[in-house]
Amino acid sequence: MKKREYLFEVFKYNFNLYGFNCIETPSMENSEVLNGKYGEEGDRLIYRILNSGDFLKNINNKKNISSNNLKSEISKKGLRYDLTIPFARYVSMNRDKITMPFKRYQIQPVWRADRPQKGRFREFYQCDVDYIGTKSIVCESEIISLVYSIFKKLKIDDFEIKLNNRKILLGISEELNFKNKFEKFCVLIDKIDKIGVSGLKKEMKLSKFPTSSIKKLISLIELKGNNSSKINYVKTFLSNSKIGLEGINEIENLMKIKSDFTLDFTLARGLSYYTSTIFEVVPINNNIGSLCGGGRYDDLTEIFGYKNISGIGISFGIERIIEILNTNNLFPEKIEINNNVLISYLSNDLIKNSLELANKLREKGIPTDLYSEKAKLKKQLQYANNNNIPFVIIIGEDEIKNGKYMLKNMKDGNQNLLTINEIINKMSSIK
RNA sequence: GUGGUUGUAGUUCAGUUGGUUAGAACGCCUGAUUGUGGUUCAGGAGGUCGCCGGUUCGAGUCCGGUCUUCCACCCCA
Repeated sequence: MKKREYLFEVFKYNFNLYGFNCIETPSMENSEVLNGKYGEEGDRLIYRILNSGDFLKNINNKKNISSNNLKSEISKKGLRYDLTIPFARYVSMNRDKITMPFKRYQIQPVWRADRPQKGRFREFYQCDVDYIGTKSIVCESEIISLVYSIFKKLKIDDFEIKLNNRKILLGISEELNFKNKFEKFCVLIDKIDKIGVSGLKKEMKLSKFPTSSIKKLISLIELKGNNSSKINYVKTFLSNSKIGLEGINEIENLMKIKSDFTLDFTLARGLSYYTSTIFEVVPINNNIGSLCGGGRYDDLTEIFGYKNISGIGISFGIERIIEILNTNNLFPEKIEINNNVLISYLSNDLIKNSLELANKLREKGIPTDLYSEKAKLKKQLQYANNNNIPFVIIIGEDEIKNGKYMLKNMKDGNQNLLTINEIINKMSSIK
């Protein structure tokens, strides 16, 4: 929890730096909003919410209803699957209130009815940043900068930003005569890291791609070299494809202002709504999948009746980033400390005094905890120890009488009698 | 959705071919130390062996069902 909050702080700070504002949308969406947006597999993974009330009342009359129809009959709502579609809905519904181009970030949990496994959860936080209402490649550039800025702050440095353009993929499928298998092609080429070239060959044969095209595709996949040499290669490769050249042109324009990314023509991304630039951030020495990913989508709002609105967004996978930070020991120690000082009192008569003292310290901005029941000093000190509280103030009869309190440093064990003001000064100087 | 895996103390796990009273480590509690923690030492509490049923003189152990955990695939952050 502490760790997640630390991440949120880093994210929010950087989002604000780049001029994004926060919005939130409800956990639940109507089924029509969710269904059909994430591909066939995606539909299966949407959590459905049963209608409230006696939702089976009218079902009895429909004896021949198919299980599929029954499903949509008794469940009209679902839990959100990602943050982008609800955002598109939000933009369409509030188009009178927002000014284009519109920028926002959103940090909320999403749910997927998947079998959990390593790095995959049924509920996880997504952290999305989107631009909407502009086709400018400034967005692409800004988002890449934002990623660097966040990962630098988190001290993660072994990662790579992979970038591609869906139009190039579309051009390839056009050129190699399997445009009708485009979706399948995206899925297959995207997992080439996992299955390798031979696996890809096998799967493509299995899915009946034209044999001649497989060979040509391999040459493209095994392409090495820097970004501009890669660009030159595909430029000739796709010289007959209008859409392909368009994609290349977009990347070239981007490279004029931003170049710290790796072109990777095997990057495809699963979600079907992307139409142009796509990118993913992958850790170099860890195989838990991508840490964040996103891309440009034209007309995502069209399904909600708002046309010709292009948007681009990126989504950070919080849980996976936590894993990376954990395995590399990159969380700062400071986040483990809850309170700077614990007030420990020795008899119930001293509760009132202790509470007063606690509030005085809190007024000065010093995080203060108070042991919530009378207990032996030993126990209270142990509590401070286990909770990483660096200072303890001990209050007994003598202290109250003299107006001086025992301040104990838990690290070196030193302690001395100080007045309230002296304690405040000391604590403030440490912070 | 497909294939596998797991379940025993608060936690992580042992538990032999079915056999008397189910163990360890850590954590927790008490004391050594009436108002001084981390270390040490002595003692103590904690379990319907996931749940239901079956085989057996006898089941944590074998069988069936069910739920759960984790992993891989599909897919994805």
